Amino acid sequence: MDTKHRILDEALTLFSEKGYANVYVNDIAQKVGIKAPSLYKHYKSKKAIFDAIIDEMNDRFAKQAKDLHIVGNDPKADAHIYETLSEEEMIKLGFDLFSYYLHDDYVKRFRKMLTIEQFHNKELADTYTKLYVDDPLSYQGMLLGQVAASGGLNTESVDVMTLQFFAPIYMLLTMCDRTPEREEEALKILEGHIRQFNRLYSRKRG
Amino acid sequence: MDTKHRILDEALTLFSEKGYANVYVNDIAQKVGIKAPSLYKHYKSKKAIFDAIIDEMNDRFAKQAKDLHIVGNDPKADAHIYETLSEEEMIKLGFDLFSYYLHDDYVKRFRKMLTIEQFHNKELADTYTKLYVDDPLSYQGMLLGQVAASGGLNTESVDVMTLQFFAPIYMLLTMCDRTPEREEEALKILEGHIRQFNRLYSRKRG
DNA sequence: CTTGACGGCTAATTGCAATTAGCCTATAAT
DNA sequence: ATTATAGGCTAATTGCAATTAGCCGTCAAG
Repeated sequence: MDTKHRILDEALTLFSEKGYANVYVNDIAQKVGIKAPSLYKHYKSKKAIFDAIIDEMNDRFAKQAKDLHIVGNDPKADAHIYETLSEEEMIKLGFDLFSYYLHDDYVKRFRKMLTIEQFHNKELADTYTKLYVDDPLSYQGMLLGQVAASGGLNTESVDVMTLQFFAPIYMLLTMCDRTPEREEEALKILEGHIRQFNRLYSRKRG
Repeated sequence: MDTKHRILDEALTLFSEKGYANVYVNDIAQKVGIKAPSLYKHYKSKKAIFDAIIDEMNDRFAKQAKDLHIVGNDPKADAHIYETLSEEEMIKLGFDLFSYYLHDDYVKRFRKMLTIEQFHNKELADTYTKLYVDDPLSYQGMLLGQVAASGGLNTESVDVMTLQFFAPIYMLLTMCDRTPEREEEALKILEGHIRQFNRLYSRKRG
């Protein structure tokens, strides 16, 4: 990785731990292994580093929207998978999704940074909501919608059903971000949630 | 309100909007209508102002744990209310709870501040999790547990049920914090969620 | 009535953090 | 071979933000 990119990487780590304002260009330089003024050979300012991180993230997610939902990127195929899934397989899927969001180094640091900076300006707020609310709901909704259409699910309530599936995952995830020692507990709860969800919305109903 | 308290109040507002590090003692002083050095007649340092806000919050919530769950503070009585509630009444209750969290000036500002500062140190992280995860789940769980015991609810799964009730509310709430213009939409979704929850866990089951 | 503490002000002071200036080396293209 | 550029360094510079010093008026208690 070249210096220019290593700066972004170390800056993202620091921003995600302490927030933009509490990180000094000196800290970033030190992590990269250069002196602070050398940073300016690569970026015009501290702000420019932050902006570059945001831009890079936009690129990543634009290129492979796949990263947003893990399972795949063909909702029809995914829905088919879902439909024929056993409860145990569904739990594994949920765990994988959860683990990806929670442990993927880039995804995690970026989310934490955005959590800290979300009120700084409207653009960041909207980015947060898009990435961690609208996009997941939209994708999962498509998935469940397919299942509803082909299986016997209550078609009228897909949006709500999706929210009820995803919101607990979201809540546990943000909890683990700040209280990582409770991850094991979170996984147990997650398992209970998926089993229960499965039962509640089982194809036998409605 | 005396100056000492007005400082806390204005500081909380600013901290919740821009985060501790981006607020200058000068900003606080200006809002209060005094000069920055005068702040030091009341608080030893900027950090002391922050700490005083946290302390004050602890006092408030210690005094009236009631503020945490709105409905009341006698879970037995509350459970009874819940049990005999019509769906419409239940929606009103959910809306009230949501509105309280979302609009109560103190509650809202404090939550936003904590959101921004949650990764600053472990104590703040734990405070956040306690206030917005554990306490609500614990209270609502007690409530639903009562309902389960007296009504025909699936007793074994109260924790998961509680999570499934509260997580969507939590998620919509944090969304409205950063994207207030979507409040109306959030309320519609909330209504759908409660109706659906009511149906899924209706006393006819289990 | 006078005094001390409370709370405000102006004018430093201090310290740090971002950035700029200007120099140096290596290396890749001409 | 030469040279321009990329990228590193040290040593300022700049500016701002927190805090301190020290002064002053008010007003309640003795």
